[in-house]
Amino acid sequence: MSIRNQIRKGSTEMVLLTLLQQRPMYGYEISQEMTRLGDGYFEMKEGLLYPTLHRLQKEGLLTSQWQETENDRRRKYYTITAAGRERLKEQAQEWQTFMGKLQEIINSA
Amino acid sequence: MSIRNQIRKGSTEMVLLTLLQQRPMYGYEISQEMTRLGDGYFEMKEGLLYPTLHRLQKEGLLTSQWQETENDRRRKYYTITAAGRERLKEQAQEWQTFMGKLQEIINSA
DNA sequence: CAATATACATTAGTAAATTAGGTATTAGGC
DNA sequence: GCCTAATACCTAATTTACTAATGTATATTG
Repeated sequence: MSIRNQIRKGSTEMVLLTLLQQRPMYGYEISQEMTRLGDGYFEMKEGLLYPTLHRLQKEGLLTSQWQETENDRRRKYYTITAAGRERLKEQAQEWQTFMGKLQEIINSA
Repeated sequence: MSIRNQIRKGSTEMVLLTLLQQRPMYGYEISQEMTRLGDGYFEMKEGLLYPTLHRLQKEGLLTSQWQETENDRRRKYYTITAAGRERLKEQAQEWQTFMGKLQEIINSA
């Protein structure tokens, strides 16, 4: 596995929740947004994205609503819940601390 | 899995190489040092530590030497190689970029 | 009308990590 | 002297997260 892929591991949940905190989005949109935002650092394959969305919904951190567009495309929009926001707060806090520690270690070298 | 454990994933290789860049160390020592350094953020179970050390050695990033202590304990010291330092440079660079991107995303929320 | 993009999803396989053991010696408390 | 904890190495079985490879269906563009 590439260094970049290895590094990205474990960040999926937080990045997903952060995006959905800004506004409800549908899967395909999220996938595009992830790629755009992080210059490829957060690119998420569909085989990971959809199962993760389903898991987060099952955990009560997201809800979903089907919507039809004017041109007959069906989209499943995901909305973050109160529990989701709570989880995001935790995640962001933990990431902050972790990154601080890692920075210390990198600098010490 | 706890948030902390999830976050830590993928950082093992870089943290290991960073420690060994400072000085040669043996497995048990590394394990202690990891726990001490990161307030638990970098705690590495033995089932991960030893296989990883062996893998890195196989990849030519580390070498190892057995040593006997005065009180008859055998220790296997690991030393980083030139290739290991190269890899570490890459890893640290990638982590820096990744953390920058992640910080942007967190701040944007 | 063919190729590409949009939009959902699943399955099979891989890699990294945890859990749970195992061996052997030394140090410290009772 | 004996028991527990610490030191020091290690492996095997399982779980989890991820990638790679597909599959279905419709819309858009050249």
